[in-house]
Amino acid sequence: MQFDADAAIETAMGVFWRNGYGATTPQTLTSELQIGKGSLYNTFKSKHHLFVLSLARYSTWRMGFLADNFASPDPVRLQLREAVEVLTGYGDHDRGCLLVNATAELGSSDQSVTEVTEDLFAGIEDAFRVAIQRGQRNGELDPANDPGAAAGALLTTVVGTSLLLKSRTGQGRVLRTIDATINGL
Amino acid sequence: MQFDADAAIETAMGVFWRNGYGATTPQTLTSELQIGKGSLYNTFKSKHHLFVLSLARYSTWRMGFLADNFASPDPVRLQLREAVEVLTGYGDHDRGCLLVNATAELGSSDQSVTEVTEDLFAGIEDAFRVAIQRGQRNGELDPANDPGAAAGALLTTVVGTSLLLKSRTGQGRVLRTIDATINGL
DNA sequence: CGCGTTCTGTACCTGGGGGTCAACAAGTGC
DNA sequence: GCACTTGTTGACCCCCAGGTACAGAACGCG
Repeated sequence: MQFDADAAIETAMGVFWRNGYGATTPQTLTSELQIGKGSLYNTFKSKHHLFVLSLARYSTWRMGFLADNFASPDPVRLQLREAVEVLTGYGDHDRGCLLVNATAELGSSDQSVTEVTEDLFAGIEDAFRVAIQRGQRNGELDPANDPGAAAGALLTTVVGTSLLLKSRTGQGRVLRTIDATINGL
Repeated sequence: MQFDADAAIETAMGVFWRNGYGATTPQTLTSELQIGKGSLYNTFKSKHHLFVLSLARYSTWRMGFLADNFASPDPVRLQLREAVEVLTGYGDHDRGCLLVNATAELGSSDQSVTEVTEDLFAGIEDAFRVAIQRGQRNGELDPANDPGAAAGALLTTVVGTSLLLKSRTGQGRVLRTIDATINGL
């Protein structure tokens, strides 16, 4: 193996993220990954398989970010706020979240995709829940709220926001929704 | 014009809804719409144009539903609950919302699509806001909440839920999130 | 009923998607 | 340095997506 397969997956992730699955052609991939078609298919079996690998890579990447993020000494609300902003892809806002895009495009028809997405969604929700519980013990958050329900609501908000950012002008309004949700915790 | 173009658009809407844009081929369309390719392209110009027409049709259909729904004598929370359930596509849950799917697939790269989606999203939010305001005047809802912000949050929840339903097992948990959001109003 | 016009159906075309393969280059053991 | 094995490449292939064009059918009109 001469070229760096790991780096290639990472690049592929970016390509799929920008273009989506269907709109990404083998040609795009070979040109962006700087490898020949043969290597592509020898190493990654198929476009679809490379896509799944990219999703998995994205997923672990995001989970790593969450772990770091919630390990910071910041107040919980700030951590949550930061996490949500990053996850929604606020800023480079016409890419959204790769997993959200993948779900919308292939979600209900491709099991190998849903397996990855479900894991990530569950992982995010879990990280939220743990953080919220910690915040409640700290006295930073209102302990009257059910942490599981709150985490679910936050996940839903993240997903919804990530999508609305792709279509909506006036991102400020969308962000206000996030703030309101977090402040209500 | 021999065949019913309007009915054809409606059928096409269903096809795009199920399959997405990219995965819908001219062949699928001719076979489902029961018309020849010539009629297809003579009448609708292109697959893309037909898609936009389908989106528009979906949009007016949904807006019509909302108008009816909020005209009912039911309590506001019930109206909202019903609206959200329908909009998210709960039940036939692996289609989600056509507009959400379209946004995820083409959102940031196709202006004629974003024009339609932004309109619908704004329309939904508006309908929510009006209903919430009415509920507040009625005393059914807590007037301390900002109706605009609440409507935005509800829209975000709808979009997020519509997407999560495509990937997530255990739809019950997702629905709980909706209930919690509405009950908090 | 004949003629034109519109609508329809289908054969056809082009481009590119997704993938394979045989020749070639680049490392590896001796 | 030489055979051998593994990695890489780009030409090649098939098929189908997306669309066009033309021939024929259905309707309108005198």
